[in-house]
Amino acid sequence: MSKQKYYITTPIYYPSGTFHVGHCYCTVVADTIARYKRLRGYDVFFLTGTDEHGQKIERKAKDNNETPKEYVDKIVVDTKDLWKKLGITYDKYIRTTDLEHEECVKKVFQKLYDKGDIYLDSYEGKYCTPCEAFWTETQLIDGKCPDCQREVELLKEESYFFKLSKYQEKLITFYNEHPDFLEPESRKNEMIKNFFEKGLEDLCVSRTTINWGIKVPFDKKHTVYVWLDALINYISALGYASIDNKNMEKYWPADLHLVGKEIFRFHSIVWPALLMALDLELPKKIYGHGWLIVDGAKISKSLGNYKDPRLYIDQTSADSLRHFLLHEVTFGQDGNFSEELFLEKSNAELSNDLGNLVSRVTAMVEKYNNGIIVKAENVLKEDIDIDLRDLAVNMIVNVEKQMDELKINDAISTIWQVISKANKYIDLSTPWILSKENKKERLDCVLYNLVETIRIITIALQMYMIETPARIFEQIGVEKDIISWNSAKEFGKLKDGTKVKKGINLFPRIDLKKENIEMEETKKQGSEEMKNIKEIEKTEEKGYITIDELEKTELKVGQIIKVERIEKADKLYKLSVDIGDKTRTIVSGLVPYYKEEELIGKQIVVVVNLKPIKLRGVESQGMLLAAGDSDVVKLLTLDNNTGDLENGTTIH
RNA sequence: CGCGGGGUAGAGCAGUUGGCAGCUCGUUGGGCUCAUAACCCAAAGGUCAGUAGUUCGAAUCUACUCCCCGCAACCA
Repeated sequence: MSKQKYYITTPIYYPSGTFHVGHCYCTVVADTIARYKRLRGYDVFFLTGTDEHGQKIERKAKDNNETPKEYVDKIVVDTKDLWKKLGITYDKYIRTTDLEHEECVKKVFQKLYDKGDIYLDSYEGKYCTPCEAFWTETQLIDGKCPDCQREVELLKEESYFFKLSKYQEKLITFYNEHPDFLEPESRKNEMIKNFFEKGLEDLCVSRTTINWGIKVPFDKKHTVYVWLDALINYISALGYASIDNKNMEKYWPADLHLVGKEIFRFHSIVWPALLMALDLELPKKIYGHGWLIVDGAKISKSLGNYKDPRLYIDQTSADSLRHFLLHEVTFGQDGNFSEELFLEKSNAELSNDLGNLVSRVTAMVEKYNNGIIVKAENVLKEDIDIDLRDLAVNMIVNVEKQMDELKINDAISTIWQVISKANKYIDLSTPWILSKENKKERLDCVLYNLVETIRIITIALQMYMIETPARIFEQIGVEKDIISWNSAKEFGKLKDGTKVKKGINLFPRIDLKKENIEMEETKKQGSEEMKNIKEIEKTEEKGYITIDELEKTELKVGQIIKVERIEKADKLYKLSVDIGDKTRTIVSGLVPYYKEEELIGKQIVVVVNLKPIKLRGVESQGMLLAAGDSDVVKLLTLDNNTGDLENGTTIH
């Protein structure tokens, strides 16, 4: 009898910087599903990796005076270390720079070209030469490059295209026939509304402007578009189109592609279409999970609102972090993450509920019975015994059901119900009184039921915890023969005479007050560092200008005397600014960052000789100087607005 | 009217097919002493954003309105 197979993947992550808890989240979820399936007896293949080509990497490497390969090699080593610390049990780590992968991509490209699904055409768009990037009309800001604010030019580029449009009808049919293919439902709706109602356009799958990537086999001046390159990893990892393709035969189609919501689109449209073009079976399910939100904002480098996840692990344990990510975040939706929340939850659920349960039970067995479990003929004498048994035995069945529906947080809640019940059972059965009154038979029975319940709980914990289960098994002295998944479906397997030995605390409590102070400090330091780094990056990127060029800009002190909102514009204010001799109207996108009353009266820096431009029908005669990016924007103001300088004073 | 998600107790959230509004933390009071100042019990706290409608019955279905957050082809 061969085992049933299960093939699960994470996205291959883009190594343009260090990884954060968001990456951990996705990977931990995948690892948990993989562990769970293995416990259920599946032959699991779990794939993760890194997507190492593309312009951004090329540029980053250049900044570091490295070749792209050197640059990504270092990050890969670091990533593997992180996954090791988190206990990620991947079966293969794929890199898009692997030779086998590159060969596979070339073969796929060739195959699709031969078939006529890839064709040569030209791509026309607005191109920013310094940034080497094409932008769509909607991305441009005031008709200029959103990255560097420079002029863009209309450019025609020769490109290969994939006939995505050809598969539109087939895809719709497939979605309809396989309602479980895309999950959660909400994202599926978003996708279909956004794309299919407009109609699919063919996808540009090569670039001549990018070097760091896989070359088109029959046209070397073209580089394969990174998305096509990346998606193929799911089959190249199994040896598709290579001599050794036994894994492909064994594991394909994938049972679950786990992806973030931001790349759901590529996985739900382009990937299935590619597979159709290759005459391959489609995956069973693609799941778009949510994001972790920190203090109401998404995790971003410019905000500096994240730390190396290893710091959290060092502070507590890998199991603590895994527990938080899996239990606290509703799978599929966005979830909150903060250090405070994390430590609070760890204390409440791991230290107080689980750790303390094991601690008090093992302590009692040692204290009242010299560490020996005595199993009576019938251990279920009272209603509370039966209640406990029922809950424990049903737990594993419910966990199975919830895990199969990918309701991981529900499954963990189910386990916690039993932990709570066991804590309550102690209070109801009062072993300390039984001991005092010498009711040995009843005491043996109670202790047996408790340790047996812990055994069952611990078996369930194995699906997502990496170190704790073994530590508990050791303390309660159970042998290997009664820790299998199925053995948790039966109550009473714990043997008479089992030796229990209280160990050190499983999850020591964290002193939140103390941690809070340190947290504030590291937060401050973190944002300071981020600021400095950002400053340095900015000056480096833009290079030097001469004094003459600087003099071209005429700067003056101005004071905001009137603020109005502009109709139908989300971000724009119409400002009246006093620049001494006259008042200028300036339109500025400050709505997300400043309230109207905060702006009134401020003395600010104005570029007075900027060519006027119409924004939403209002002419803007100048520009305010402000610092920041899309996340934070601060106006440059004069010290405390003391009014020492008159409006209209020249700045130099 | 670009698309999508959300608005439920002080905070963070859950509420498949419409049937007395729940969970965790926090707060207040009590119990216990086996345990990691942990555990157990109880109480307070909500016009389920708003308005109108369908229904015997709506947090749940329909329509409209208000507010928040993402996305718009690089981001876990």
